[in-house]
Formats: sequence, C-alpha cells, structure tokens
Amino acid sequence: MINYNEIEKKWQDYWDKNESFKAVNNSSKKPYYILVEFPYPSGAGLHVGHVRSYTAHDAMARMRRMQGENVLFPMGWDAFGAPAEQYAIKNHVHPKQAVAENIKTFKGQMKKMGFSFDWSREFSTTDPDYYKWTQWQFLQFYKNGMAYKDTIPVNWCPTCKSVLSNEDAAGGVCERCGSKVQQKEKSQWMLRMSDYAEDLLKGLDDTNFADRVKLGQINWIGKSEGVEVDVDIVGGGKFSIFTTCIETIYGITFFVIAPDGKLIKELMPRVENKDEVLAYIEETANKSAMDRTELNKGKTGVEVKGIKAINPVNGKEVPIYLGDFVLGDYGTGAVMAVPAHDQRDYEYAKEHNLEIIKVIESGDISSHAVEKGEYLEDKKAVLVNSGEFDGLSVKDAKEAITKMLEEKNIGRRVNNYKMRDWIFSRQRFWGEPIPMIYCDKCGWQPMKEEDLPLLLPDVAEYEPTDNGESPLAKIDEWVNTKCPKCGGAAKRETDTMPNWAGSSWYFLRFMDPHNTNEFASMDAMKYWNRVDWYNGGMEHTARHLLYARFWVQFLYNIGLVPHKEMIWTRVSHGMILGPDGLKMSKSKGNVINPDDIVREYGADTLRVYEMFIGDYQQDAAWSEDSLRGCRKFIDRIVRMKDIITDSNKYTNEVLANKTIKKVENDILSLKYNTAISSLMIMLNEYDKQEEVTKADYSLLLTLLNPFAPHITEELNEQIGNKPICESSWPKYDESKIVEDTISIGVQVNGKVRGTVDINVDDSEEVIKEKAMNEENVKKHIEGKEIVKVIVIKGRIVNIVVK
RNA sequence: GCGGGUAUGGCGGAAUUGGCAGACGCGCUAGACUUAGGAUCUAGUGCCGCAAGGCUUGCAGGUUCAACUCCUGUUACCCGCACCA
Repeated sequence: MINYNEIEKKWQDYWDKNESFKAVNNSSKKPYYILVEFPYPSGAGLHVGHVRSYTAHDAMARMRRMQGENVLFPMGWDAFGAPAEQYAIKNHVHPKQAVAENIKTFKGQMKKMGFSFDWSREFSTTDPDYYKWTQWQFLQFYKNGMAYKDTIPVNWCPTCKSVLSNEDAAGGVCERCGSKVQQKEKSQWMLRMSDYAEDLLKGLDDTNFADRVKLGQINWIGKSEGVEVDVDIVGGGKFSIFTTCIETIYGITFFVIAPDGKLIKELMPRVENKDEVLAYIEETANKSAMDRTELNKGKTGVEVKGIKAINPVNGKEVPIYLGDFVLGDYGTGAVMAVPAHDQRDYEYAKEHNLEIIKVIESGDISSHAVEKGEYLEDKKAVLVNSGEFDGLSVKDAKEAITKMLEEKNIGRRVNNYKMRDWIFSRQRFWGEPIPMIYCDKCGWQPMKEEDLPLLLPDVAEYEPTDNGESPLAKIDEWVNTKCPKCGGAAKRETDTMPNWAGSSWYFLRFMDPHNTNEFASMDAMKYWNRVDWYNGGMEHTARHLLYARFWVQFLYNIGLVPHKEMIWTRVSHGMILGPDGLKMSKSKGNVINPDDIVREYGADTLRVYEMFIGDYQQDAAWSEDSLRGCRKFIDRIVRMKDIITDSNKYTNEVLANKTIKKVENDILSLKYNTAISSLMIMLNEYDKQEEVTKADYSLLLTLLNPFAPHITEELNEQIGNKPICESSWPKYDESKIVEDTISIGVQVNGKVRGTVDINVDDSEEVIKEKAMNEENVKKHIEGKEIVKVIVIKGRIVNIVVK
C-alpha cells in the first residue's frame, strides 16, 4: 500500500533543500508575478477555500517555471486586526504571540499542501521591518497634504464603552452585547481619497481586470455628473443644491436639506420652529446608527418655518424642509425637490401634502413613467411648464438650462462621487501606530522618518478605555514624548491604522522584501514590472482593490513606483461551500478541515479534487464522493507504472499534442476542471492502448505535475527521469493535432439524423455526397424537396427539406 | 430599489464561443474476479416509449438552415451597495 503522506514529505523536503521555487531579482529570464491574496492567519487554520485558490495559482506558477519563466509566487501574512486583539484581551498575552502561533499553523499547513511559494520572501504586516514602511508611507501622505484630521461620527457602544466597526454594529446593535449603538463624534485621520476619484476611474483602462471587477470599482466610486445651482433665500442669504436632472428645475415645489448638514446650523437663528427642528436633528443623529433598511418605509421630515427659498429660474417662492433622505456629506447637503419626476421627492410630497408640478410630458401622456422619473428612456418626452424651454427634448433642455445658469453665473457643472475620503483611524491596539505627535505649541507634527518604526509597546493589557480611545492611550510612557519640532512635551497619536493599510502595498514589498533602505527599490519594481496576475475573493474586489490602487497611484505621483497601476489582471475565485451547499461555518458544523483530508487521502488528491470541483470562479459544494473519485484517478496512474514499456515514442501523437495544448491553455485561462478532465481522458485512452510507453507515461506525469506535484515527481523518479520541476514543459505541435478523418453530424431540418466520417481534404461536394447517402438520413429526405444543403467544414451538415 | 452573478440528467459539472447538448467525475444497474468488498476490472446509464419515434439546457416568445450560446419579456436563488439628489 502506497503511503502518500510519506512521498509528499519527501518531495516537500527536496524542494526546500534545493530552493526549487526561488524567484531571483534581475534574472535574465522573463519575470512573471503571480499573487494570491495573503491570508489573515486566524486561529481556525487554513480553510479549504484557501487551498482552492492557492492550488490553482500554484499550478500556474509551476507550469510557467517549467516554461522557463522567472516566477514570483510569494506568500505572507495580513496579521493586524481585531481577532488577534480579542484573543490577547482574553488571554492576557501580547497579540504578536497569538499571531506567531497562527502563522506557524498556517505555514505548516501550506507546506503540507506542497505550494511552490518562495518562502524566502515571507513577511507579516505586523513585522516592524514591514510596518515601518507602512508608517513611512503614511508620513508621505501627510507631507503631501493627503492626510488630515476631521471630526467624524463613529459607532459607539455605551455598554462595552467601545468603538465599533460598521460590521460589528450591523443592525444598529452591538454585536457583542446587543446594546443599541450610538453615534459619537471623534477626531480622526483621513486620507484624501476622493481627490483620486477620477484617476481611479481612468486607471481602470490600464488594467486587465475582468469586467465584473471593473464594474465593482466603478460602482463604488459612484460618479454622477450634474449641476450645482445657487438658490437665494427670501430676505437674504443663499445656499446651493446639486442635481443630475437640471431639466426639471421648473418643477421645484420645495427644497430639502440634510438634518446632519452644516446648512441647517447656519440657518438656525432665523428658524421659527426651533424646537421642532432641533428635535428632528436629534432624532436623525440617533437613527443614522441604526440599520436604515428598517426605517426606509416613510419619508420623515419637518418644515423649516420662517425661511423660504426662491426658485432661481422662475422666482417662485417655495418652502424648505428637513429630511433625512438627504445626506449631509454628499453633494451640497441640499436638494431641489421635484416631486413630479423623482421617486423620493414624490414620496416626500405625498407624506407632507406638498404641491406637484409636472414639467415633462411623455409621448404617452397617460404614462405613469413620467411621475416615476423614467422619462429619460422616452425619446418623445418634452418639457412643459418650463417657460422658454417648453417643447425641448429632455436632452436638449439639460444642455440649454445648464448653459443659461452658467451664463447667469448661478450654476456650474459638477461631478459628485459616492466614494468618500478614507477614514484612516481605528481606536484599537493591534494596528500600525500612526506616527504623528501632538504638541500644544506646534500642533500636529509628523515623526522624524529616521525614528521609524514606531513600535507597539509590549504590555499585557489591551482593554479599550472608557471614553473610546485606543488602548494605547492608557500607556503613559508610550504616549508621552517630545515634539519633533520644538522639543517640548508632546503626546503621540494613539489611534492605529485600519487593516486595509498593510494590505494596500504588500505586493510591492514582495518584489524586494529585505530592503532596509526603501520599501522596495525602483530597480526591483522595474524588473518585476507589476503584478501580472492577482487572485482574491470576490468580497475584496471593491474595497481592498480600490484602496490598493489609490495607495499605488499616490506613490506613483510622488515618484516612488514605476506605474500608476501596479496590478494588471485581477481574478476572483468562487467559494467552497459545505456539503450542504451552505457557506462553511463552525455554527453550522459543515466545516471541512484540509488537514483531515490530507491525512486520509493525501495532498495531491485534495489538490486535484479542488481543481476538478467545478468552474474556478463559481461557488462549489464539497463532496466527499467526488474527492474519492480523484483519489481513484491517482491510484490508477500509480498502478499504470508497472505496465509501461521502454519506448520513448508517444503511442498516440494526436492525443499527446492535443492534451498538452488543452492542459496548457486551461491553466492559463482558469479552466482547471477541464484540464483535469482532459488528463482523465488521456489516462482512459492509455488504458485502451496495446501498450503504454515510457514517453506516454512521462508526459502524463508532467502534465499532471502542476496539480499533483508530489506523486508525479515520485513516479517520475521511479522510472528514472530527472525531477519534473527541473525539466521543461512539453511543447505541442499544432500540425500533429489535426486528425485525418473525423466524424461529423448530419442534420435534416436541424435535427441530427446520422453521422458520417470525412477526410480533412474532402471537398464540400464529397461531404455533401456522403451525407446524403447516410442510411438514416436517406430515410428522412426521401420523397422530399431539398431546399438547400449547408456544409460547415469539419463541423456539421444540415439538409433543409420541404 | 440599484448593480452583479447563476439556472443544463439522480448529483458536481462540459460544450471548440452560433454547429452532433450531456465531455469528465460521482452515483446507480448488470456482470467478472473474490472467503469478503465501501478494492479492482468489463458493459450500460438524460427523459418518455416494447418499438418506430418523440421530448429535453428555469419559463414564454423572437432571430437563424442551425440557439445552452444572440435578442425581448419573465421567474427563482445567491452576492454586493443600499434614500448618493
């Protein structure tokens, strides 16, 4: 009985000893950088989902290496974050201890899977040698005016006395204790990401991301083009509104302003119903913490009495309302309300009994679409009740009215983005300390670069403070320092960076991981050029990717990286679901532990199975039965070794060349499942052959090697070949793939009635002839008029009869 | 509500991008070998039908000699964002 685990260990040691997968900077070979998202090393250990994407890209890396490329396939750890901190609080150990243990587990598991990572480049985001550069880069953001402090509400749990992330505050309830979450104002570091909105959109053209990934980025950025218009207040003063539907401006019957915005604060002295207004503002402040879905039913709000605004195009005086559907931090925090043509305005007007004026008449006058604001689709829609613009189409009116407002100097074209600046502070211990110092005299000062890294202190208590400060705030000897400018007493920033920070540039560090002078040298980055192929989960295609691209674009703008986009192709894998078809989770008890599978079936079987499980980019449910099928496949290959003959010729050239081509192309296009299936077909064909030659067998082993590297190396050694990982990938000969005779289907009126064998050089006439004489076909065309015969060479014949 | 994805035998899934639907694997059926089989090998296996034949890619239409594939409408499930003016 063959012991797979023993063989696996043997070859893993061999690869380690020989540094088989080491990527060499500045090698003359063609560089190719394959990156899989580095994992958060949780206590749960490696997940079968990790195994899927790592195996897939391991296969790609192994094949490309055999094809003579210098493949960079690195691995590291994204280890800052809440779980390690929670663990530390509970067990009174430093989180770095917990992280070290988890990394050890993960790494051991990965080694057992035989992934061909270049372990010499390994690092963790929590290594001071690494986060020194994360801090250094933050200082560059600061020095270039890209980091600033602002007061931002945070989710606050009054029971736990802790700041919560949006995830932990889902539903407006603290995930841990169930208390109602409040909003609390905190001064936080922000990065001016919104300045990059346009560049982040444009940059997508310089990437090869899948369309669905690009769309995710575009939607997240959320650009809308519109017009900002100044609105005068009766009795003096003015404010601005933003609209994307300027053509409806004559239909304004009221304005709505955000209860959480600055405008209402300015207007307060003139408000007649102050109590009512203040109460609504208060109500909104509490509400915004709650899950909005629950409150989405009605359009609440109050009138701001005593203040009327003037429609800038027709002088009409209309009331102003507060409404929480208007957001303080988007656009100008105020909107013109045109209830006839906007769903939300319509609902609001109905709720508060406000006037509705129709300003667009659709081609279909009775159409409800007009009220729903769908007139843009309707090419016949024209303006009415709009003074000089009556009769214009929506498109023309948009332009004409914008021009008129521009000329009067009360309107301007503006783009707005949903994407906001990046809130960069976290009130947590286990993150990169933000290297800023506050001095009463000099204000905020950046640390001196030569003093980096600013290390996290070694203490044993990480409980949050009562007032929502980071646990670091309690550690006086750490907080108290000297001002880098005046040398006087000063205090350190106690907030730390978000988890997203360290993962925004790690792919650059892999290019030059041991550099002590720079985060990565320009030379190294120019050699590797960019990440050629980046794989990660679908859940990261929006935010992580956007943060990373923003970070890189900034570094590019200050001359520190060679390209504005450092990631070329981005692909995402589907999830591995439990045997029940549901997402694996401890509570559901449907978690599959890769260690168990490796022990029972071997790493190669697990690898082959996960590649065979289905479309790589699609979710797939675990099946132990299918897993066994893959083990059977490997067992059959092992048994075949005993019957091979000495010949170094392929028994079937067509099969050999066809399979090389298929496996190679499939690996390059993420179609791993069909690559495996073509190897199964190859094995089946070998079984039917009179003999299986050494050449046949070696080829099968080589083609399977990227998926099942251990057993193939072992068998390959046993038949006296040199290691596959030191050999080259076979080249296929296109001319040998073409078969002389093929069988094609013959249809009558689109229905297949038979098959005929044709030669490649048969003329259309000959093929037609053969088709018409096929027994069953004859039966179906007998006595009927032949309208036409379609012959698609090498594919099909279709005879149309009446 | 908006955006994205998915839908094919008993199951996981293929289909050269408009050209023989169901590759490959699992499962199942029968047989061989066997003291035994959750091992191995052989044959069969979309559905209905004794058969000729008919039907079949969520559903309803359309384009085409030909549609899983393209177009229109529709349903269900999954994921992301959620009042973005």
